Amino acid sequence: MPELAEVEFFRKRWHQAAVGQTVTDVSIHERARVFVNQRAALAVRKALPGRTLLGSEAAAKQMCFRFSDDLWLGVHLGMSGELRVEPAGYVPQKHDHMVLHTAGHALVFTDPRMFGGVELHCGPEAPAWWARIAPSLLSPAFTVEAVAAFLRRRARAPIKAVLLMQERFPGIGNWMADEILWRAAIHPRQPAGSLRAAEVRVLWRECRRVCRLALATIAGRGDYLPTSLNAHIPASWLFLHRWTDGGRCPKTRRPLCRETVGGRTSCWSPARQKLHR
DNA sequence: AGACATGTTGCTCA
DNA sequence: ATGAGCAACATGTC
Repeated sequence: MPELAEVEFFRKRWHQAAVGQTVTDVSIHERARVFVNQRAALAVRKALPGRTLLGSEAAAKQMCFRFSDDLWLGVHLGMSGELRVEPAGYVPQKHDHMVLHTAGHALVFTDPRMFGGVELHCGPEAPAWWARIAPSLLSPAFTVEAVAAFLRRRARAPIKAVLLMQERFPGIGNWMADEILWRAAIHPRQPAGSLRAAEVRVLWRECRRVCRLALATIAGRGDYLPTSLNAHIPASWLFLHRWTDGGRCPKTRRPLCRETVGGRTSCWSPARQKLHR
């Protein structure tokens, strides 16, 4: 599930429940693959109890939770990861790989498909992998020129595949890429290098707009949402129609289509997104 | 039963 | 060297 806005939602959920609180105990699933190795799992279990959660940040699809004594806990949710908050005393279930217990809550990292990852870093500075994350879509460094240069370098790849490249489009995943292309009226198979200057500008603008809208809609609420993160997505977005068989484009009312592009199932509106040249 | 899933990496080939 | 395409990872669901 997690792309940029869902990641921010999950970060907030843990943060709001536990910032300022001290970890009293850590439960780790015996075959938790989310750790690089057994040693990493042991390190978490050994290092976190007694430390206080001081703050947290999300960037792209990564999260970093900062604890006292220069400890940083990095979390990536992979394909199916989620962070939950359960009452104190929660007993970990099958897919709960790591649970941080505090006096008031249990912070649960759950991930059925186990593509997620957790890593611990100790030191005064944020870990190197954190510093290497590309500048946010909403930052001044994400310029239309930078996008244009990147598309030139990936000229022959379908634009859909290029939007999924985290080194330039941090946090964009399959649904966001489809949403952006649909709003920009660009066909997912259009070679990146064949976009006209005006199209590149629209693409850049829609990247930022979808990022902003997704954050406001999915992550922008202070309370804990009920089970479904999607309940608040407007029907005017492609998002709500992309997996529906016989789904129709909210703008043209014409049928949507679904095919694999760049190795991922993509949904677009043929009436609106046409291949050219 | 079989296809497929909102992610990433590492391999092959051009 | 660099870019494009694809299998692999593990498990649940339709």
